[in-house]
Amino acid sequence: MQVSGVGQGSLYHHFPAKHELAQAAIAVTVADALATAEGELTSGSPARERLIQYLTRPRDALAGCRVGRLTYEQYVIDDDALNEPVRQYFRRLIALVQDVFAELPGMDEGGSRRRAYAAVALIQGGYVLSRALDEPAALDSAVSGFVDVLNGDAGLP
Amino acid sequence: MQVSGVGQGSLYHHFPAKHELAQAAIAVTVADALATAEGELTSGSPARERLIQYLTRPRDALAGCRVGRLTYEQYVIDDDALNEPVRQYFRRLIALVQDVFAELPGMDEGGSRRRAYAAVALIQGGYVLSRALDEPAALDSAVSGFVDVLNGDAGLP
DNA sequence: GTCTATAGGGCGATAGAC
DNA sequence: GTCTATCGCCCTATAGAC
Repeated sequence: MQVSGVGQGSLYHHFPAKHELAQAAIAVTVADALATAEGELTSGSPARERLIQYLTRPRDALAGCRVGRLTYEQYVIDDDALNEPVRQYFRRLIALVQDVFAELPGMDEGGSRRRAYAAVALIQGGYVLSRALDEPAALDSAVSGFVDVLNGDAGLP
Repeated sequence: MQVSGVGQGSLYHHFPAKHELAQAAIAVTVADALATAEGELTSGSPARERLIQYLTRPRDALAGCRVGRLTYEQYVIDDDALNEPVRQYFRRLIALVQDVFAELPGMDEGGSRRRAYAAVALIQGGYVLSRALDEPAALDSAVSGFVDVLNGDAGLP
């Protein structure tokens, strides 16, 4: 409404109800986010660089993840039609990340799968930390810590 | 109201407004969560075991983190009195985790700090993934992936 | 396709009896 | 300290003019 400048009543000319508006908004958000991630994760660069690029991409940390935050929205949770695109987004994102990990030498399927879950969770949690601390750099610190251990830079002795 | 069996009107005898009820609820939740984490992270076990125990503690993943989810609640975000305990929770939790990482040999301050952010973010993101996928084991997979790389079990070549 | 006006329901809060 | 009743606001949705 703010961007288009139209009033609240006019919205109902384009969408029959809030539910359909939410569906459209989520579909656009998910498609956009997946396209961005796919671009980074399937570029021609070496697997290692693609992972780092995905993890360290600049993000508006204080805003939170536009998809991940939906998992804490009651309106979305209660509605399968809104829930499903969120599930698909994370399924596909994890699959994309797993495929990159799988390219690394000596990586079995379980290993790449678990690391993909960890990498995607790390980003989501980084958003949460940045918001909780009101500190955009929190996400960056979390990512740096993960990259440190990925680099084998002294994990546990 | 459900647990106590009292009606909505009676609530206002004990709390002047929704704000104070929220404050009390958040204070209890934060204190409880911090006490649990502190118990695990400052026990007598070796640092490595304390970290693993904190990370792998059984969690109700589908319910989400009772503190972390507040970062996506508009009512909390808009209110500094509600926001502050959430910030303190994560500040202290990260400090506790950092202290344990710092015990590991060859770990400088930046390294322990970044790993603490990563570990706490990983748990928060694991909750988000479990909720998004409606799959309690997603959090466990993320934790396992992180522990894999912490163990130096082949990060990046 | 846009607007204004308004209905209907839920929620936060208050009033006052017991 | 609990209850019922009710006010007032916001939000979703509808009606109908232009």
